[in-house]
Amino acid sequence: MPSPDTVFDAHQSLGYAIKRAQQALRLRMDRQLKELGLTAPQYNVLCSLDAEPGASNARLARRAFVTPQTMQSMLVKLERAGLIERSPDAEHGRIQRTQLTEAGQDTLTKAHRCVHETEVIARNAASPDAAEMLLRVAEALS
Amino acid sequence: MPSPDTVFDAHQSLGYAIKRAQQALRLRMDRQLKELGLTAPQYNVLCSLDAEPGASNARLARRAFVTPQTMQSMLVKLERAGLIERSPDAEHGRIQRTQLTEAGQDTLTKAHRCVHETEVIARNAASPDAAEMLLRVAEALS
DNA sequence: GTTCTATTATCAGGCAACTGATATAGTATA
DNA sequence: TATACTATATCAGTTGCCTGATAATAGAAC
Repeated sequence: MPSPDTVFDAHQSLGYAIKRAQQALRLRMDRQLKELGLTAPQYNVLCSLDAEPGASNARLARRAFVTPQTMQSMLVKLERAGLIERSPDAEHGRIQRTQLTEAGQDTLTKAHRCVHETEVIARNAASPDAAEMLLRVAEALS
Repeated sequence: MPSPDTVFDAHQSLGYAIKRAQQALRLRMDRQLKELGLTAPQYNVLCSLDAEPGASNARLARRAFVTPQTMQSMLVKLERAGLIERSPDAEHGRIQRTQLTEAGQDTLTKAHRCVHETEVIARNAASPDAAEMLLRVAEALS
């Protein structure tokens, strides 16, 4: 990643700081997850499926605060990679139930270890109430 | 934007909080800038050009912490929209100097007013040292 | 003077987010 | 019962980010 030649004046805003932190976090997670063939958003989906097996596309989208279309395209990719499997609900004709495969479960376990390291680095640099404060900011902006 | 049906356990991490705050910030900025035909990243580019007229593609990319390719595609769009203009440097054959047009200057002034409102909302919900702390986190993760 | 390196610009392809549109299944209501 | 509404899934197109690759320019080293 390139680094700026000088400090930018208008970059004093809180909005800029939030963006920078998220960008750095995302890049580091992607680098670490790359060897598993996973991206940061894909890791999040696997986490959700681990916590709630059989969740539908719509349910997963709500959880991740993204649109159903966005989640749909991620699920297609994860299915092609063999990490999840989808099957129509027995009662509800339209719903597609989604589950981790064994390979998915495996990959998730390995990914947890990668991600934990990044979380620790971030926590050590942050104030103790940082997470709580940021969720408050997110709520205020919603 | 959808909202989750329940609270997610694994969502206690700092990484998740950073992502949520950035996502909410980005969505609000996009909504406000939409009437000007601008996105949040495009607004950032215009800000940089205002602070440093005649900057090159590579220079702008370093400033925004993105790759030259990413900046390139944004500049092409802004040029098509008539907000910036590019011309080859007189001495250095390869460099394309970029400047705000009058329309770009105009749009930027209007955008500043939109964005300020969002910044105030975020600051009111955040702790006083939030921006400084987040830049520290970004640095630690880089 | 040629080669090597650094910088710059750009093309092509991929992922993840969005909006808009379409189709279907289930539920509520006039 | 017919109609409308809600929820779900999925297609297509756009943006912003990435990596990889290509090409041109400027300056340094031999």
